[in-house]
Amino acid sequence: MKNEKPSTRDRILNTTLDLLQSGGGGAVRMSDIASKVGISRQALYLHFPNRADLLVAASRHVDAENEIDRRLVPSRTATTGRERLDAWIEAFGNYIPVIHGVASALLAMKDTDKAAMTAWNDRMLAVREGCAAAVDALANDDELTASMTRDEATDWLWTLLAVRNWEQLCRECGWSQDRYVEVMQQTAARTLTDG
Amino acid sequence: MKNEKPSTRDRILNTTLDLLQSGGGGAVRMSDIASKVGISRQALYLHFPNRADLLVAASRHVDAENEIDRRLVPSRTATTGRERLDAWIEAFGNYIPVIHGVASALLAMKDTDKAAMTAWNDRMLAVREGCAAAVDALANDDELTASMTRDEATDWLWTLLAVRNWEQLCRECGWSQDRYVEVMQQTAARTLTDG
DNA sequence: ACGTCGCTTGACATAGTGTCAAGTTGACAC
DNA sequence: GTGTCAACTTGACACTATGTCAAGCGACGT
Repeated sequence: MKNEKPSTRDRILNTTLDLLQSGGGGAVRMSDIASKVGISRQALYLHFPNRADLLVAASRHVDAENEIDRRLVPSRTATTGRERLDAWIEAFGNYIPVIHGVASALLAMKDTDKAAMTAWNDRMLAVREGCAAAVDALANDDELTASMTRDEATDWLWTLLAVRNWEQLCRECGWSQDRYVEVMQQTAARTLTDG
Repeated sequence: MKNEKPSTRDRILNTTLDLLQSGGGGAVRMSDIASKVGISRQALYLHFPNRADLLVAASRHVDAENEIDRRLVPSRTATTGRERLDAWIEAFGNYIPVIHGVASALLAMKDTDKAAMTAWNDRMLAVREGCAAAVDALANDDELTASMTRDEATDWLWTLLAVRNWEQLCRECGWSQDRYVEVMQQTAARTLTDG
């Protein structure tokens, strides 16, 4: 157990995540964060050059605190393509609620802030690679549908698993997390395999 | 042919749509619109009380200019559930590129602007009804999958057809419009029906 | 000549981000 | 104790975008 006092930087990151998680996405201001941490607004700028960088740092902080690698073990050790697909959807699908707050804030800045946009794209490319790996595993088992190329299947799966889709189903429509994963697995299996 | 000089109001709406379509989403400012129309920024406020209302009016203007009703005829006159599902996906799928500019701008404001958010939700509820009608048609033909309720199927189809998904596939991944419609039809058929 | 409609001009309030300069405070070194 | 360094505070300011307010101007109908 690490029981040392957390550094100001860590307190900023954790508070940012808290606020993003509870309050709605883009509406979290620098002054909100500062006052909740208990420091001055300017102190934030001593740690992070601007809002976009703070959000990006916060999003990386989530990964660090949530053992992203451990979550991916079942996906990487799956033996069949179908198992790998299901494991990947389960792993990423269950990770979405954790990153949702930051993701949503970063997504909201995408249109106006160039830095935020490239940061978000970087992170999403990593997800795309996970999708590509799952599709490859299916293809190697000769289970990939004849109606799509590998690239198309990857694009499709990546889109299916978008944060906004999770948001719509689980937040707006009231689906449970388990049901979401279940239906996404089923959708992917039916669309990406024949028979 | 209507050859009368368009009113300032219409010129504002058309210019707004132009700018939203070309320049990326949220980055279109009131002053951009005003200067491209060739009027003062303040004149905009004589026609529309604020930016959100202007965007909403622009989004309704799209519907008016694009004969939304005509597009929906094939969907409404389909005889089987499956035909109706395909027709609906084709009609709405091909409408997305038309509304994409405004949709994207409205979507970007959703987090910060309450008026924009309710306006957007209203419009999306109309889409949801289209999805519900397609799902009902399937269910009435006893073709709806046993693995989902009608509500779930509606939620799912509505989410599948989200503007953001079209954006990702057709803009970021470079899919053609036709391929998009084709794959969405196939995905929907495979997930919403058994067999 | 008069009003009024559609628009212009320019000043101003407000909110949030980001910058700058000067000051405080506490810990640690010598 | 004195010096100094880092972390933080305070307060002022620039900038950008939205939205408001008041005064004025020109064309057009009556």
